[in-house]
Amino acid sequence: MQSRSSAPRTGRPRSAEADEAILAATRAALVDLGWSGLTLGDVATRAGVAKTTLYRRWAGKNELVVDAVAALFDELELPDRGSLAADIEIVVLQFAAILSRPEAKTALMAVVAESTGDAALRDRIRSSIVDRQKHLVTQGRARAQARGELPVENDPETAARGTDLIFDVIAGAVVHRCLVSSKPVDTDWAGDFTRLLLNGLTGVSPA
Amino acid sequence: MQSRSSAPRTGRPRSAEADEAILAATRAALVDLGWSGLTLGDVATRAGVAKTTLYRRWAGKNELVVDAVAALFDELELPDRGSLAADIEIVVLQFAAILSRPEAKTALMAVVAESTGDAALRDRIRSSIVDRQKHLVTQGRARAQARGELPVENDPETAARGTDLIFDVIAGAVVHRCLVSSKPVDTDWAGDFTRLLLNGLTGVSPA
Amino acid sequence: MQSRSSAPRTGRPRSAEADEAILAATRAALVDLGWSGLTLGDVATRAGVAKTTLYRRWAGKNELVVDAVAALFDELELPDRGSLAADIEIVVLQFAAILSRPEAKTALMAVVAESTGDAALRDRIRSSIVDRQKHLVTQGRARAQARGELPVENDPETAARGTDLIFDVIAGAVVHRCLVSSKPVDTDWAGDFTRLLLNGLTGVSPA
Amino acid sequence: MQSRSSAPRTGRPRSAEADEAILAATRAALVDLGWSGLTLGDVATRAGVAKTTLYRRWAGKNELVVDAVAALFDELELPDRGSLAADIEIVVLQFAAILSRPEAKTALMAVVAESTGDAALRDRIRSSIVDRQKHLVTQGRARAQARGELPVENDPETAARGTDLIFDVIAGAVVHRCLVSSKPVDTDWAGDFTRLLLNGLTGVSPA
DNA sequence: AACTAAGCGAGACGGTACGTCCTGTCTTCGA
DNA sequence: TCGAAGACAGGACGTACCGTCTCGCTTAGTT
Repeated sequence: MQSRSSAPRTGRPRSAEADEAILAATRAALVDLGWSGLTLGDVATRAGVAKTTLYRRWAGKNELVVDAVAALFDELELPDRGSLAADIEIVVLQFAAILSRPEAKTALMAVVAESTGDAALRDRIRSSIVDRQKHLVTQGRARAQARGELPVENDPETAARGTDLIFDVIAGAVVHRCLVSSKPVDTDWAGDFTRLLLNGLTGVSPA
Repeated sequence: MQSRSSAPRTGRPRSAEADEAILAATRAALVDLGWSGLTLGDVATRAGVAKTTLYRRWAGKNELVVDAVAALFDELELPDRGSLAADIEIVVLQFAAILSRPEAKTALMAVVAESTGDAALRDRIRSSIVDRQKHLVTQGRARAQARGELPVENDPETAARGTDLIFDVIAGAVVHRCLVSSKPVDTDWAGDFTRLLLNGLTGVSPA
Repeated sequence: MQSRSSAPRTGRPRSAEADEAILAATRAALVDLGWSGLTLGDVATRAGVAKTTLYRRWAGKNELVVDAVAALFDELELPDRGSLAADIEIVVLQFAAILSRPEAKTALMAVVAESTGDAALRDRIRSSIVDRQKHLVTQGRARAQARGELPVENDPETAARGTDLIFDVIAGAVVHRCLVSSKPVDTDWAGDFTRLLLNGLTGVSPA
Repeated sequence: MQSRSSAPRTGRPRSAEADEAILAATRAALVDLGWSGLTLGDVATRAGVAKTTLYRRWAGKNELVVDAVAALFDELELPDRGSLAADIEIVVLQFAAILSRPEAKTALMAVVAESTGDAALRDRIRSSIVDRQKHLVTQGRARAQARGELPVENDPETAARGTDLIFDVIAGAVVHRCLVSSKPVDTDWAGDFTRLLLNGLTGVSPA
């Protein structure tokens, strides 16, 4: 998470409980207060921890919230439903379920907004959250190719472009539906979207 | 923008210059300082205006920034390029051009994040920004139907669902590409995306 | 009060009612809010008058309050009780009665405090409030001399010194008793004080 | 000054330097700006201290100024000059010397004015400033009785009434001369006043 | 068992921004 | 020309957090 291996050999070791208590308190505070209402002093109080302890581990609000929210996305997985359409639909619904939680909703866009002027934060978001989901696309695509639903792509660079595009379309559409249009991502919408994407992918493949 | 017609007949009228100066100052401050660094006191100073004048017109940072950024989106338009593919591509590139401005980049996600816990702000964003772009989709779709590129949809409710879906896909994908993946929306990417979307639309239409 | 004789020949004449309404509102506000809580905006509202009207007549809070309070002191008078002792006692009690009013209590010391750095205000206080009381001393002294209770003072400069001293002692002691010691000026205290002063005056006269 | 003994065992202790720096800055600001021009923000800046530090120790302008000015009165003392007349004269001159300082002049009346509507402030003034001077009267009186200049007073309640009266007369007269009449307390005036008071005291004693 | 080094809670610290209030001036309309 | 209404620039208010610091105490691993 932060310091990993570099030598802190002597002295009292950091409390492992504190870490988890702080992250849990952060999520709770996000639910209660939203991003802009969240204060580190309040998080520390909720966690039963001194502010010093918190600052010893995280540089600030942004970093703390990224870590607190990242865990939510670990529950995403891609069970094999037997067809590309079913796979797309299930991942869309799972993703939307996470986004419907208030702590994710308020925090995710906010840290992305902060990251527009902060490259280090952008990297942290990418490594902690975004990249951990991207393998779902890779995996789903590989399965579809194995089933013969999608043509095999031999050029790795072209394959990467395709993966990125699909990821932007899925994640972007779901986020926009949830947070901007603020309409529900139910099975109707997921079905419409899946049909659109599937047609797009099985038509002429990207050049 | 705010008070519209209701009767403030007496007293000194509000300065129209001040309004524009404040919005311009807000955009400038966003460029210099980003969302989280932006201060209403600083905006007031830049605009050559007292803080009270600012608070008399806007309830807070969120509302002010929505109005300041909304103007940027008014330059979006849809010239008729003769084909649906060309129309999609041009609107994607225009939208990305706006999002690449630092004032839009930092502000847009931030106010959306704030809006997750504030219905009034959500409405303000929708009416000031989102809905003003949605007509581009409607218009492009009508042209494509006139050209015979897309089937005519008779049920108005189904048509609305389709418009919403297309809008979420386009806007979501472009925003995600720009702000989360933070990769450029160049003609290559726009081409790939357009191909994907076009295939999706001209295949089986949404139920 | 302010403009006196200089020619306001043309245009709408100033409302005479407004003047008295403002002074009354000022006194009422002093009772409710005290000196530091009093604001000119509030006075204007209470008087049913625009702030402009108020500023057209008085330069600020200090000047307004001096005028508002000065009227209270006009009720002081010196009925002839037949002896110097009785005369002193009655004036002490009258003065204390005025000082026990909340509007006088809070305002008087405050404007004196302000006047320490403002010569114009000091003059205004002297001419509006202080000098109007000083004749009571002169008058009482003259009566006492006529009765033979006090020796006649021939040198006018020495007489003035004596008057000033007596005035400072009476006014100072009463004010200090009321506002600093915050104990009542009842007939007991007035009697003690009168005895002390009378002994002081009828002993060896000031050099 | 404020918290005295109650147990704040943990946490960083309050800076003792800050206390003195703030009081000194307050006195300096009073000299430069006067009571009404004095700003807590300005005091904090002058003291090199944050506004919060100031508000942590004092509730507001009034309390701060009382403490800042109280120290000035600690220099009052009563050297034995061998006669009651000399003792009165010296204390009058000392008191006037303090009142002639701009920081005392502007502040003293102002806090008394504020205290008319604030019992807590009145107590603070009494305990911090007034009562610390009253022992001068007691002491001077005792010496005069020892010398045989004044009759011994056996009833302690009558003695207290006398002390209060003398104190109100001395303090009141000097303050009134300085601040209201705004004439100098020189040896001439001090002589006249001492003669008056001495005659008053050595004549018939208060009932 | 004593020493040492870091972690810990508490809370004060110098700062910055907040959103409100009041000041004294101005601009409009109607009397 | 005055008056009411109210917007204006300016500036202080007292509060809330920020991120740092200084305390005294606790908790290891090392001598």
